[in-house]
Amino acid sequence: MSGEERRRARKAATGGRPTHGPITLEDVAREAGVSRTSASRVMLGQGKVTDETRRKVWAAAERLGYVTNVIARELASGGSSTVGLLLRDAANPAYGLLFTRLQKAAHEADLTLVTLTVSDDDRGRKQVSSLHRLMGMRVAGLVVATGGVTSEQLEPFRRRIPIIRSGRPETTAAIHAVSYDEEDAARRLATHVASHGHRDVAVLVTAEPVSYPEYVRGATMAAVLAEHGVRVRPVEVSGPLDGVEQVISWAARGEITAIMCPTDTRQLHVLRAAAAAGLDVPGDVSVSGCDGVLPGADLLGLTTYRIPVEEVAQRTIRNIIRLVGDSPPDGVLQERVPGTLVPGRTVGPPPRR
Amino acid sequence: MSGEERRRARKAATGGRPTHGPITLEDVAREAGVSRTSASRVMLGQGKVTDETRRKVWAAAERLGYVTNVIARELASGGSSTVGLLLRDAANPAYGLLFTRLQKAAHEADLTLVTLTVSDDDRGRKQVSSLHRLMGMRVAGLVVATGGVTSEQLEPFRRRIPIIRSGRPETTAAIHAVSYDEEDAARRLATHVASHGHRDVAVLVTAEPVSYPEYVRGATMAAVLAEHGVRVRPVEVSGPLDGVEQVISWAARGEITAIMCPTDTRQLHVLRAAAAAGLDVPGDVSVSGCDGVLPGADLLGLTTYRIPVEEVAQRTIRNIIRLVGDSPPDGVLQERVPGTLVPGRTVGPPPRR
DNA sequence: ATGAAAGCGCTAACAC
DNA sequence: GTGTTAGCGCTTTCAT
Repeated sequence: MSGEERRRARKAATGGRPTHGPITLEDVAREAGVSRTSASRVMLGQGKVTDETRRKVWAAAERLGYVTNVIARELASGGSSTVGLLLRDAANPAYGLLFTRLQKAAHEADLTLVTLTVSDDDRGRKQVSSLHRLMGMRVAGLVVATGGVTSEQLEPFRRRIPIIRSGRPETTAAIHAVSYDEEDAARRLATHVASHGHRDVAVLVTAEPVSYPEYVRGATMAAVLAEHGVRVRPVEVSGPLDGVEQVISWAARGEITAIMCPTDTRQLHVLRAAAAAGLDVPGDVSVSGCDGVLPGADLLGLTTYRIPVEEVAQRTIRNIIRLVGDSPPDGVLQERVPGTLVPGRTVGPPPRR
Repeated sequence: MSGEERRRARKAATGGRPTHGPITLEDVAREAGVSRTSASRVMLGQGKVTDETRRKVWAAAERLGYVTNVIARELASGGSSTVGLLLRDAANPAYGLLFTRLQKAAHEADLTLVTLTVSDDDRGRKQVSSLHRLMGMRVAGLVVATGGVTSEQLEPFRRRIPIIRSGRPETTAAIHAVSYDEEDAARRLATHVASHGHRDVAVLVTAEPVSYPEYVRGATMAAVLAEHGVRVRPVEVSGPLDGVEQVISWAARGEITAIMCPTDTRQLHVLRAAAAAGLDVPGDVSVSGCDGVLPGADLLGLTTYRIPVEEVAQRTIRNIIRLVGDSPPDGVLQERVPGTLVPGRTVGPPPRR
């Protein structure tokens, strides 16, 4: 049975109008008494059409509740205008905010973002399957906001469509990236703590494979502290509560006077543990974090560094638009945006002995 | 020029292998020395194929870096297996968390969620365009987690695909919904405040069109307080800072002894203003909020109500899967999940005069 | 087990 | 301006 025959059958079976199955452009065209092409032109809003035709088609579409089949449209026209967004688990407030801002920026630029998320639990397989799915959707470009996808995994697609990494530095120099200036963050925070006179500081350093940005923060903090002549006690951590007990016990014994965390979330854990141990902050021990996106951070008096989420989001969108556009830039874009130090009540001078 | 001819031309021009344009199944089939059909069967992992054929096809696909064109696949097979998610601006921590949990639950159920977000700024038009886009993608089902799309706008699609609203109550009884039990939240919080002996309480009530759930919370709080014989001062608010100044000045003059907010975000604003006005919480005035999803809420001692985000997310996914499945439930699912009261340090007895 | 042929719903040249 | 025709890349009967 040919398509035409089937359509006729459907029509016949329901007394003059197809009911089941989605309404197609063909249905609209017939209802309006014009050809598919004309109907298509009207829906596309391009090409030459009489006002009369336009009106009839719109009316028919409205009457039938027609919705353009994006799938077919994109297949026929060869390629979508939407950009894919590969996102990390948005439970992390920093990623959640980045997600929001990316959407906002895209929206303002009249760009549609299709988001696929990948959980952390399956590093590798699933992440790649999401990547493949997005590629299979033939998106015009790709924004990658997760560390779960490595540069190598992106490599095969790099020359098919523009890819830009957002919110975290790219380790290879071949892929476009807009990221936070983690080193500036670490440097400013470390200098801030050192300038209060602390000489013995514990630093939570996230294991590199767990989170590269966090690793950079921790490692840089330790290095900068050392530059300032501070004795550093690094603690490698993976899980969210790792190392907390350790640094608190050091603080309780007076072996350190400050604790630096790579994220505010970890800072919160440390503050909780400090309170539980009867330690006053910053009377007995100073604490710092990083990210600065938590609502209420000011009320808690958190000492942190506000990452420039909005700026990174805007630049990401601006760049991906240029990249998918007709006059893409030459080299590889590697932008690094600094944020601002947020001094809080959690850092003070070390206790006198 | 026919498709075959074009392909040949492309091939010829590059010395035996097409370079530009995505690799198609046809390319893989040719490389493997089998028919498109066989290659398709292998990629689909269904139907009868020799191990030998399977091996050859996989090898060819790998070699060429083939990625299935989801667009074409879905067009040909008529329908995707993915579910669309229409999301509200995730800047709101409660929505951000819901988003995460929905993704997590979907992921665990091996369901792919395609997310489109809509900003608040354009109520109506854009929201609907996102809805249409998702419908145009011919998703198998739809999860709506934004109030920006009304029931009327969903109506035309209701019988085309299963639609379920998540995280907020549905106003009409025709659409499936899984939501927080806002009334339970308001009732428990109001009772909690009243039980501390407050007799004059200000309640921030969000305007209904701004946020229906917030409106229900506020209105119910006021009603329950009144049941307890409390004198209520309702303040209608829209923007995030609305009413804050007002209630603080009442508190400063001792006209009220407690302030109830419909969200924790508003609670934070009130706490800030109280601090700025030199008011002690809860010494001079008690404050409560709602949502309980803020990291660090415990450290701030926020009095709030934890909405059951995880539970709602899981139920949403479970239900949408049943609905798109072959044995969908009969009636309209309307589930309402209660959370838990979180007593904090921000609510105490009223000051003595 | 494998292949040939007929579309899925739409767009895009190319006539009329 | 409008219609006709030929596909987009894939799945899917239906033969073989």
